[in-house]
Amino acid sequence: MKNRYVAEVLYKIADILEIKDVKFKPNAYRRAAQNVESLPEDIEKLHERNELGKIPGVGKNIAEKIKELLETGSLAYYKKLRDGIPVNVEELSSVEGIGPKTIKTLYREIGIKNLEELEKAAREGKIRSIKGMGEKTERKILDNIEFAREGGGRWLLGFVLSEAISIKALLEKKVDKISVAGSIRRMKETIGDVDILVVSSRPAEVMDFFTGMKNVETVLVKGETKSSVRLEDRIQVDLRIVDEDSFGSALQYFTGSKEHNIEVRKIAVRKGYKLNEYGLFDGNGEKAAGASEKEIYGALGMDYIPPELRENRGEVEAAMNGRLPDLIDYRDVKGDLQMHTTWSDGANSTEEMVEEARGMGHNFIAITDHVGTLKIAGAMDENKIRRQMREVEKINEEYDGIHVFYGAEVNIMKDGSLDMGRDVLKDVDVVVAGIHSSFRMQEKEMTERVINAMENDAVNIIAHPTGRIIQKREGIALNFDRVFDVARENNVMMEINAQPARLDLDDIHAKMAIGRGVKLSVGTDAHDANHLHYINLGVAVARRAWAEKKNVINTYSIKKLEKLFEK
DNA sequence: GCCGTTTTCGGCCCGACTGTTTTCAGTCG
Repeated sequence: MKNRYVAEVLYKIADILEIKDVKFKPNAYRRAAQNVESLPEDIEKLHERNELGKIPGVGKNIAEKIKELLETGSLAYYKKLRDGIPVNVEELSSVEGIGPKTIKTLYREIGIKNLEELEKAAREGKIRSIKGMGEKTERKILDNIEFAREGGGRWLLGFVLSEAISIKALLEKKVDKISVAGSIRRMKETIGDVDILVVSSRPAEVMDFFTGMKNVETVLVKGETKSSVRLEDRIQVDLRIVDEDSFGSALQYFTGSKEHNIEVRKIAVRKGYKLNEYGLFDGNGEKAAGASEKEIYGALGMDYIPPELRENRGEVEAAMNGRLPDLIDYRDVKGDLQMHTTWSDGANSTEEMVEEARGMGHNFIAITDHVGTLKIAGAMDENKIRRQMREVEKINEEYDGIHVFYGAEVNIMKDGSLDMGRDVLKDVDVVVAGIHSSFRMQEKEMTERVINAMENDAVNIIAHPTGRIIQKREGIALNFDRVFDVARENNVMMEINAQPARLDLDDIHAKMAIGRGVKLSVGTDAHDANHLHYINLGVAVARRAWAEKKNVINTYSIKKLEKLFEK
């Protein structure tokens, strides 16, 4: 699948055009790139059907370019642009405060082409010699290069969420109203910074308190309505103060995404309004809405759009036509379908997992310890499996209010066979199969491998289907259309693994799976009782994939699941 | 380069903060 690759080339073209000061084209390329990136199917399929032009934002010219890119593997137009500006735009613009205009100036004035040269020039005091730049700019560049090197500035949602909640608790007493906004509210898999929105009658005091919190390392910006700080653990937190009657419009605005907001504002303009963070205003400058998000979407003729959908992936149009999905709710999930205990590589006993899950209100869980050959993960042999089965039977007799499915996580070998025999697996309630090695096979081979596993009638769920680790490991190469078709035909579920660094399937692939009639299974893959609380991260992915209750088997009754797992 | 409930040309989201400027350009979200 080349969606991601095509989108990247389009984004890079946009960057170079922007440096060349070309008007409007950069945005056209970005819009096209964004829509390619979030396409619910393989772009090569669209190309085969000659339907590239049907992608929003892709007209005749960009369609031609995508065609060339897919057919020849390169794009003459992009090559020519890149050769004209021999500058590593991506690298340079990763430094906060460096945008296209600055990159152009730096190149024109002192020939800077990459991060290394920028750092050298800043250290040697050459930046300040450029008109419009001074000592402060130079200092800031050096600081931000260091920051960019340290971690790229994006954090896993699973880790930032708790930080955001504790800051919110700290501020809560000082303000009249508060909400977390930004990508955290949209439950995006990685978070650039924490956005917090408050209403307060004493803004100056709140700003002083915020910038003076004891875990603040640096105050980046401090103003009357907006302040930004970097915490000791390097996470950036932005705080905005707004008026009560603008809280809804501000929340809408600061929740984003940027692309969603642009789309919504275009609708506003078309209907004769102006939308900004202070409210929705009509042609006479009269405020038409602002106190709540519902009010604003309503005034624009849209259904309320849940934050997780606000990515400009068709939600604005759907909201206009009353065709938004009836999203699965966090409370609809009644159980967790992947976890480990001390029987393999988990930290807690089966009882401890059951008790934690029951405390969370789960009706069922599946214990899915490793079995087979994966010795590094404590995989069990048949003998041990039989003993654990008896333990689970006993637990089911002892515990009320929760049912434990006896599961197993088997390994999918290079040829797609499983590392545990059918005579054992037939006695296991739910079999979760995953790839744990040989991640780098070619797409065709890899697709056959996964399909082989799914055609094994012991298999119920494919665990972490792409094997990606966010910011560390690319997912495996798969023909997703084929994989999802075979999954549906064989009644195999695709997992949304809720580990913070996995979230696999991701939102885009999960949406694709739903589109092809595949059911999803959320599993925390908990190796510790505390990990069971990651379940909401998985549900968030499902929501971002437009999933309804019926698409996610964790919402099913125990009876219905038993039947589903029997095949 | 794309697009259309001001359609085939003329538009293309909007405001705060910073650093460098004497009135604004650039960046960010």
